[in-house]
Amino acid sequence: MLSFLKNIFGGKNKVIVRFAPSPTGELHIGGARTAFFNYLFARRNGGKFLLRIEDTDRERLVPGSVDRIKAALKWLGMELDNEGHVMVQSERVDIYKKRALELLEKKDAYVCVCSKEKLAADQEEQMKMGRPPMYSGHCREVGIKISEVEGKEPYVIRMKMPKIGKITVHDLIRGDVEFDQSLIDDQVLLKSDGYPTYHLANVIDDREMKISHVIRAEEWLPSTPKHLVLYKMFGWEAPKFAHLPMILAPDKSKLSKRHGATGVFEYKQLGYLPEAILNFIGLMGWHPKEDREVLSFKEMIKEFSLDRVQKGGAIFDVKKLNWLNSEYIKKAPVSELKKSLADIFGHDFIKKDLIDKLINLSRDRMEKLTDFKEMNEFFFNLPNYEKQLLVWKNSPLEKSFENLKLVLEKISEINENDFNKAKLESILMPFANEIGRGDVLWPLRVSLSGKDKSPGPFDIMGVLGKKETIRRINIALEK
RNA sequence: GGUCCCAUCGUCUAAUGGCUAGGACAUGUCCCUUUCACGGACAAAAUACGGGUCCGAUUCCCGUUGGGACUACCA
Repeated sequence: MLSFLKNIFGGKNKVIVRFAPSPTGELHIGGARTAFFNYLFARRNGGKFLLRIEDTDRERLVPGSVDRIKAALKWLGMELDNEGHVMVQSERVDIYKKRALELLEKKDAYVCVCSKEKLAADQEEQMKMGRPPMYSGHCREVGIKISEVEGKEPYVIRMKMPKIGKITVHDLIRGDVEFDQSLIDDQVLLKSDGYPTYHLANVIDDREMKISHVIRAEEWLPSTPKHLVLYKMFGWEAPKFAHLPMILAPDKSKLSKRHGATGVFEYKQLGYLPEAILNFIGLMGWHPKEDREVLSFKEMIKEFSLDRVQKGGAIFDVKKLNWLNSEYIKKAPVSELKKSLADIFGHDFIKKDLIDKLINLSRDRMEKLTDFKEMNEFFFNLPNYEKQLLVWKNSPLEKSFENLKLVLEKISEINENDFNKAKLESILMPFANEIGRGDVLWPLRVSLSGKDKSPGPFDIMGVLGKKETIRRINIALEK
């Protein structure tokens, strides 16, 4: 109720968060988790969830990735509150430069013309002396005027870090973290290509977008003091910070390509449902109060809070994802599963007339949607198998043939319109119980599926129909 | 190397000083069963180590060890 009122009156405490990826490729699992926690926090608190594109590194730019990232967020179900008005940093270079100049004016920053070679050499030397590799401070003392270099030689603008005192980051997840300012480098704010670095653009944009909470990955924690100093230099109030634990590979290193699939769309192609992925990443580093693990989108929104976010990194366990995925496959409406299957196997695939029946037949045994095709292959194509497969345990092969013939006789009498699971069961089960279930049902099932594992024979017959069933049994008998 | 973060079953986690450290995934056994699944039951499995504080520590403090992040004109 309170937050409702605040929203109406544009209260000062309104929650606004952002997801700010660099368009260097696909949205990966780690990014999706960061986005999701931001999203959950925004929705839980009646706030806004905004996207911003941090494309100030012109070299790592991958064309098309902005659209891919947007599409991935959409597929997962995280709708943006600034759709169509996404801030793109490369379109704002003038603004950043103006702000950098402002700091220059206030002597909170300085022009630096040190070459990259010199910087590298300096760093190496300091490493040798066992000191942290920092900028030598050469130009910090020189005081070069912008007019001396503008248009004449390459330069950067560096931030003039205070060299004494400590600065404390109040992290919503970790508590207070203290940093010694003398150990923080004079960060470059404006690069020689005219683009800002992350640190500058990030602070300016968060301010401009009125971001209330910066929720980002733990790797950013060490640069947060730099941002805090920047806020102070500009005379701005800093947002609140929360640094999320990392998502790790099974070997506890940072999750990367060499560990297999990392992109959200890769998981889509692998047959995972978005609900399962969301549930899974939601549980990495967060857990609701109760002992529930299968949580819908809405439930997670309702229960999310930063207090319950874990501090330590979480290892990505694909087995648990598989389990969650199977849970969602069991529950999903046929229409949704069809849509997802179409995304993987193409639209023609789901146009087959048996598809609805097969989905219901196999949903309990699928871990991933990709299992579907192979699992149901035999419905469309005559199975190929060795006659030995028709043997039930220790019974002789002859017995299988014998029983198949008897089954054939019994089902021949069934009217084609009555050829369904219930009817078949009522006719064949008494017989199977009398002879021995395995001796009747195993060879029957194999003759129809050609596989050692499949749905039950009555299910298969119900789908195949009378004609095809009889055909397959006859083929088995000729083996 | 320096700075910072972190540490409960194999994995994700619950328990923020107080019953036999709980749940889930995975694993194993059993039941159900024509097979594979599904479902059900049970089992095994953890507070990294060492010091404190306290009547009492998973929990608070210190150290050790281990893991991780950062240390770019990348984000």
